[in-house]
Amino acid sequence: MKEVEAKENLRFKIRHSAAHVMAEAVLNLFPGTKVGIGPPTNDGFYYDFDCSEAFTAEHLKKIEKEMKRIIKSQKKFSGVSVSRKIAREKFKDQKYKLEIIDGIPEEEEITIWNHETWEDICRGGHVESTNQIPAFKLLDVAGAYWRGNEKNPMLQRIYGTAWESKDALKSYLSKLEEAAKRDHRKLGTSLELFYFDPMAPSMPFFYPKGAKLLNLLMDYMRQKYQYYEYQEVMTPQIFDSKLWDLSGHSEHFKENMFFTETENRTMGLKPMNCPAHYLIFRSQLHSYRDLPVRLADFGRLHRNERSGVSHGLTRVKSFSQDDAHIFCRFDQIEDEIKAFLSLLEEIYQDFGFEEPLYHLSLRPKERSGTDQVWDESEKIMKKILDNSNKKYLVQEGEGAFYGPKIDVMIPDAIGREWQLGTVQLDFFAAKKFKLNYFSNESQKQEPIVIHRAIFGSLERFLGILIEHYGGAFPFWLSPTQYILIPISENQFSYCDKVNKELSKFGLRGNVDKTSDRLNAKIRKAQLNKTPLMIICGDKEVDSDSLTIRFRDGENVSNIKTNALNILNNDPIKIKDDETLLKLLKP
RNA sequence: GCCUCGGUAGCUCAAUGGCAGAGCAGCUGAUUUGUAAUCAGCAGGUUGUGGGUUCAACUCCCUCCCGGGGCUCCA
Repeated sequence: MKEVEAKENLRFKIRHSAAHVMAEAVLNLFPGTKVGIGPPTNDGFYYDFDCSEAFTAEHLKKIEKEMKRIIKSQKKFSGVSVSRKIAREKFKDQKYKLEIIDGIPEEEEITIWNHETWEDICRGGHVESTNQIPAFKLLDVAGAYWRGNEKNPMLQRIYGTAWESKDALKSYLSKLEEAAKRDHRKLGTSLELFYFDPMAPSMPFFYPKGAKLLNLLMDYMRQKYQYYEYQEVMTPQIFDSKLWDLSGHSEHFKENMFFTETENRTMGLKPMNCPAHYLIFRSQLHSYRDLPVRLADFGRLHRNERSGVSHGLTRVKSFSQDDAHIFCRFDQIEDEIKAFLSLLEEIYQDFGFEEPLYHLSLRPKERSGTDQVWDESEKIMKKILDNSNKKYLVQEGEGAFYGPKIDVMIPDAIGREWQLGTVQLDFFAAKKFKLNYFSNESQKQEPIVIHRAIFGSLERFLGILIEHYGGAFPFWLSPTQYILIPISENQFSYCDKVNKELSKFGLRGNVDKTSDRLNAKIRKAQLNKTPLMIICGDKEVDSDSLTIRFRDGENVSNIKTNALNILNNDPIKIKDDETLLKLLKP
């Protein structure tokens, strides 16, 4: 652990130093540029510049060259502590730096770090000399508001990466390449899963294979719902805007909603399911014996995101969720959250995700509900996480105004973190929507509402899965599980017969009857990452058997068609190709 | 929304002011093949949209649309 920390610390210093060197290089090449901030990041560093010229890829090359010159000249880093007055004097031409100086509390010391030819207000954390920046590369330039506030001027942010060795840099760059290859937007096109059309911007159209995947995800979730006693409901798409006034969406979410007028009424497209579920709950009487009530909904949601934030499937304007709301008594919270977390971990395991990291968000400054309710519920959530030995971080003040929440972070196959599941307590909904149940003394009581999701948005989850699997879905999720490949026309009818039998077993696939040669058919199936290529020539027809090529290139012969029936016994168990091979290899 | 880069055939990409092209995919024909591309022919375009400059615009200028990168990991 210590070693890891030391390494991270060194990387931090290298990156922070590289940011300073980059700032000097930019000022040398573009005199008069105003500088913003330049921190190290998880993978590299950036620095913000206010320069009249727009930086291009050519400029980045020049800046890199200048940085290399500075690095070679072995400038020593050192820091001094200075008075406010001196600091202001030194940076009198740097308006952003002056703002930073003025923002530093009186009692705090101001330190300036320099590497001889350049100085910066800086807390420190640098290597000793510029030549201790062994490997770096500038990656990209992008716009960034000063201090992230869109009322402030837009600066140009140059992103770079820096590492302790050339090899480390190289492996980072190849990781980026690997990620680019797995980009779900690319694979979405080449695997024919979905596309976007300007006629409905940022709203995905799913081709049959993409729709199959979404349906498989829903089928899977419905099975879990059955076991975990959720009840699926279906609710309308548009609601009278009075509902959104009541829910508070009109006040807080209006910019993100679509509205339509009809017969002098304003109707709003739902951006969330919760209010609809409250209406359902409210429409019937509930006894304390009936609780918890768990309402699940795959309804389509629309959110009018600001243009410029959409990204493939991971940020869209039209999507559905594995959304559910649990209405329960206060004393049921603990069991409900426990059950939810166990369901969630069970599900992530089925998709081959590693252990999640939990973020526990506690009471924010502005909140509803009494302190007593917050005390107790936060205690419950902590207890659950502690008792089950889960890895978690506490985020003070990050909870929703209506209750504390747990968000779930998941690392994918190439180590990137995604926020997927969430579970949020809500002490507010019942009051607002007049939800109640009858207690054992026949008194009206307000239920606690628990908002929860595991996939989050199905579209986004699919995007993450595409990248997680690199497009090679496990057998149970593959839209096309097999391709029957007749070697010549002579085996067409045999293939048709086998195809019918396999589809009786519930397997998905088809016969490749093109006039391509075997090689080409295999190549096509491989590029589509089809799990099973079932090859039929005269040999197979004569022995009434099949030869199966797996997508890793492995072959198994003399398989009877009936043997494939076991693939549909418990398909979710077939999480990887190894399991698949073992099942079919005699 | 804002900054910036981009948009050429279904896909991947050429052509930088002077006749819009290639590979793959598609179609037609031939071939019937044993583990990652058979051969030949044909067809495919209002160069995102609308306007402007020019003898001439994919190319230069403006408008809009769509997409990519990003918009505190806080000196």
